[in-house]
Amino acid sequence: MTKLPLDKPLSISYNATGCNDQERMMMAKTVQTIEDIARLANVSKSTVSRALNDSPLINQETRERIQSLAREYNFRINAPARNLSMRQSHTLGFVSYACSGKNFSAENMFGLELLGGVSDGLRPLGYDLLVVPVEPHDTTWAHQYLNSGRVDGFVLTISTRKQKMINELVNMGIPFILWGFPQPNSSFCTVCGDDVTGGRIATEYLIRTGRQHIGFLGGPMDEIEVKYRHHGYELALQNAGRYLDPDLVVYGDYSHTSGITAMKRLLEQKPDLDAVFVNSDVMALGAIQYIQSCGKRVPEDIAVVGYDDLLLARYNNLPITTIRQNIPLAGKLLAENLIQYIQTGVVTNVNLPVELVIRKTA
Amino acid sequence: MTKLPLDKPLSISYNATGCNDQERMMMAKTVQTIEDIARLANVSKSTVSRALNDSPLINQETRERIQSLAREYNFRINAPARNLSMRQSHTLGFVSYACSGKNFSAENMFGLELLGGVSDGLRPLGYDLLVVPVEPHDTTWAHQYLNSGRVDGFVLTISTRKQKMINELVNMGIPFILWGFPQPNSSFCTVCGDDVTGGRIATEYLIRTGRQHIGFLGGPMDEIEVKYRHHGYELALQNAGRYLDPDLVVYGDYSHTSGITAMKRLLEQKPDLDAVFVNSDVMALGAIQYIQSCGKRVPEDIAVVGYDDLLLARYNNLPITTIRQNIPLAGKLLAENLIQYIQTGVVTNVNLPVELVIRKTA
DNA sequence: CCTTATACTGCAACCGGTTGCACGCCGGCA
DNA sequence: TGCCGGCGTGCAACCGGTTGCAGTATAAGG
Repeated sequence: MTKLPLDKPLSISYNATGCNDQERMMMAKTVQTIEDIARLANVSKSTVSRALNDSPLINQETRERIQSLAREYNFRINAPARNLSMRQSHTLGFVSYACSGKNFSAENMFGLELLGGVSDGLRPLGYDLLVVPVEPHDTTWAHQYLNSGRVDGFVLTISTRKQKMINELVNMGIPFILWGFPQPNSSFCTVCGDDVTGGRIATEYLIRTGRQHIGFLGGPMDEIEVKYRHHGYELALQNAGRYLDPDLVVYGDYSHTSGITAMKRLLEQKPDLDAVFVNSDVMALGAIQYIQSCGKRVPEDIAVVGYDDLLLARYNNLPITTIRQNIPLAGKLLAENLIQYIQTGVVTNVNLPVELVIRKTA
Repeated sequence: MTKLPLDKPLSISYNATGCNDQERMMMAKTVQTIEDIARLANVSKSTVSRALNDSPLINQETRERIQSLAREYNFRINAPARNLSMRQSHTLGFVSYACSGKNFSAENMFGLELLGGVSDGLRPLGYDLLVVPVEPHDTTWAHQYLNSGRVDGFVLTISTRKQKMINELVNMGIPFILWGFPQPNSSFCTVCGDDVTGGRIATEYLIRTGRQHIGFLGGPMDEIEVKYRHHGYELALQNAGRYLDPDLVVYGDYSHTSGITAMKRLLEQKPDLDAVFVNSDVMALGAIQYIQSCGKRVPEDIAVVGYDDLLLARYNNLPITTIRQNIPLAGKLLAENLIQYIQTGVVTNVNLPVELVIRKTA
């Protein structure tokens, strides 16, 4: 094969490969490697590789010719080969507990929407998302997936971010990003919502709309984000000169059931309650259910503000007034910032603004 | 390096590598390839490869020695290298729509639980699960993921199994498995539930417990599984000598909202309704909510039987009587049978038994 | 004792990319 | 005319596994 003079038009270059349209159709199915493209373009496979990666080393005409050839023949680069060669997988792992019930259920709806958000955020970056099932007390999964070159890093969300596990990951130098708050001592990437503000604006809205006895129905008491939301709740009350009544504060575990039971407790403690700020939409659904089962009306008798703005808050029969967490953006940032960390080592800690979405329950 | 005589005890073989415990600790971090293991074991890397893959070619002692070395040094085989060499990715793709709201929301809870089931089912098989986001009208994703060697095949569930897409996959010869029913003409792998029986036993139970006017609240009218469930419903009624009242039949779209609106329609058409068989737990939740909002009691005034037995049916405040689909088993079979198809070309069509779970709503 | 079968093991090619380095060709300048 | 530098390209090694085939040692059989 002789090399083509570069000053010839592209169409002639094509024909110079010595195959007509029909033959090309036949080959379409067999063009699988950059070497095939190289043969078609009369160049070496290094040139093809560089051209497809937009390397500045390559002459522009050559690059375009090769790229259009690749397009024409529907060439897909071989991921394992590239990953092997480059020693990175271009894949992130989404950590979830192995016994799927814990994660893949309505109780973890926020985590699942976040999964969708991360998946969407990853697409434009050319990365893939792998589901990484983890045994609760196993500590080897990280090395297992990392050292085998299956993923370049991990995304941890609510259900899998126990303190102990995070510390271990940090100690082992595993690249990961966390949905949640950063820690003072150790440095790792995080994305979280502005929970203080969330708690504050929810409560302020209830105050502003004339509610007198505003309850706080929290998530797990030991979670930082819950503490922050509670802090925001107190701030709003204090600013309004209200008394902080401990009987107005109860905690659940984010589940629908706990929304019901916690609401029951709250109403027993404070029968004159006329509003409640609930730490998740799923719990809010439970709370509303309980309130209605008592013969009270939402929002007339008791106003309810949820948290997260899940889709089910929007499409519920009685659409929920709630604090929106920007889940698509959160997913995008989890994806982008983890990849940035992997590539550059830059640690980012993002705090996302939240916003009050007024619907029908308050 | 001289080869070790095989009749020497294992412990000596270890020492023969000429490194003490401390050195071995040091190396622990650098043992990344089978070549490293080969050096340690004084064998060639082919032998290590075969030993780790339990090849019968390898002497049992040698194999055990190598395997324990691998364990000791915490060796993880390099996935890209193996995938490249074997020309398979050992990874399955779970197809979901790209704009995540469509999939990763409570409306698609069954699909999400199935995702968890597939993930769990895949683990013991040594396969990974990749999230494959698909643009609704894109037809190139399959080749994109397959030809790039990122996945060996696909799992399709409810939200992504439009007829057109399936036909295209079949025509292109893409390996996939479907949650749903097989088609008479084309042959591909499927796993589905026994919807006729499901519809029948739900209805029979309502008849047996003395209900007189039993409604059918279906999923989308054009879905085969819905037709089967309706067929089962009719069978039960006919067997009991009941009249088939078309006013007792309404349809929704599996969503919570549609459960509410369809229930409303049903009660308007048949105010004396005293039971309803609903095609999904999520819709059942909506139906129950509407019934209660009318001041009627569940199950005293109106009995409700759901479908799927999602976790939320179990943990709901008023646990739902429902038709259990064995989701963990479904996931396991989707995983196993797709892999079997990929490896052997055997097409399987499984119909899973369903079962009535009696709780509080009927 | 020699032949041949058997049981292991090693060599080397291969999977399909990436990339450091060498090389050829060109124009510009002395 | 000769030398130099830069641009564009190709060669070949490498990433870390798998596997066909050849080779060796040992045992079995004649």
